[in-house]
Amino acid sequence: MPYRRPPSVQARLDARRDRVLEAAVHLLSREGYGGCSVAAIAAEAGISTGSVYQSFSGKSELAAALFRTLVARELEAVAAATERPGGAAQRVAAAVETFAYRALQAPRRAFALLAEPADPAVDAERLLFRRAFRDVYAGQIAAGVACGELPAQSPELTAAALVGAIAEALVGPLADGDAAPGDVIPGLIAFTLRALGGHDAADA
Amino acid sequence: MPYRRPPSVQARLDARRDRVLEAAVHLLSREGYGGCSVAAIAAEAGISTGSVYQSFSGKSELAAALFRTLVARELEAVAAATERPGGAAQRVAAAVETFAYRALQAPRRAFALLAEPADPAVDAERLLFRRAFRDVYAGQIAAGVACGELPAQSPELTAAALVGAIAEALVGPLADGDAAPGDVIPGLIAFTLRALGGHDAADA
DNA sequence: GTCTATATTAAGATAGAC
DNA sequence: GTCTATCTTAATATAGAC
Repeated sequence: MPYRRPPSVQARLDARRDRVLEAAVHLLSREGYGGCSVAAIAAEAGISTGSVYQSFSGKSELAAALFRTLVARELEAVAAATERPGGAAQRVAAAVETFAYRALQAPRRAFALLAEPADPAVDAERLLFRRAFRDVYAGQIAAGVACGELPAQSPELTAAALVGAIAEALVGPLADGDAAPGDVIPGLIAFTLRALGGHDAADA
Repeated sequence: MPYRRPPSVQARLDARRDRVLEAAVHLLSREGYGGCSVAAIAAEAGISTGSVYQSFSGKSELAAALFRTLVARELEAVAAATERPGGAAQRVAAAVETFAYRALQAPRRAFALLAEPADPAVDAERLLFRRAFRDVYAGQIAAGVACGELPAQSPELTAAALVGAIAEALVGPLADGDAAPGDVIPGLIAFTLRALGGHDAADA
């Protein structure tokens, strides 16, 4: 019969795990992954390095969990944006706008998540999450193609290309720090609508 | 008066530097950056680890030089492709086709250069070279906008987005290993033409 | 459970023989 | 100039006290 921690104990452990992650979020937002050593995160959380290992098996797991925590929120926000009323193109455009707007609100953090050199475990997560974003877009694009709103195309290819396009178009402004949503977002949406090929792309 | 090596000696050093880089290219093509430790590169080149430091100040410089050596060729090929006759859209499409075709000819290596987790120095080079590719595309796009072939848009934004789009669309096929140029390239070109917004995009 | 202080380790880098 | 063998180091990860 396997041992299980009493619920109260488990709750404490979970709470500390969350506190460590929250500290890591703050550190990441200020200094990027470059500032996220185990020691620095422990200090930010107000605990010792040893205690970090109560919640995480090691640095790689922590870095990956940090990434997942933050990017899962973005994925959720993007997925929610695709549920607005409108055609496939409008829904994808809403998703792109949501993603870009949120990134530009926290440029240092967004740059860290999107492009900053980091632990290989983080790079692996990046590949996984880019696939997840792709799948969200691909679903909308497939529907648009099926109903004739969009021209024939591979939804997966277009969706993957859009994920890469949005990320790369944001990296420059995010890295510069002079991130002005008003300048970048309309251009990104126009690009997206053209790339999707909806008949009204030229009007946007 | 500064000391200078005799030309014959300098030539020997240059030759060995090239041999080390060539060995690194082979290793990268087989095993990616994961296999490119200093020790492994030295073994592949048939020299000792210590001798590597005659040509390179350290691992980061070697990894970055390796990246630059290979990607500079790709940049050159892409730039050459934009000099073909035709409108801006045709030239950009030719560049995209060139880039994708060459990547799919050496999928393991292309994946390593495009997306594989690697030394931070390599990530820094990735950012620089993506800018360089962007600039090549941006020049063509700006010309297309100026002459009215393409609709109004920010050449830098469209160019950056295309760089990201092409890379991300290739990552999946390259990682899977089942890279069939015939499947991916036409879709990529169609995406590119739509994204540029040329009037004939729908025909392609 | 939490801390301090220490051990590990894995790679990169170097010194000195030849 | 080149090699072997060693050293460094910068973290991470752990052991054991409290």
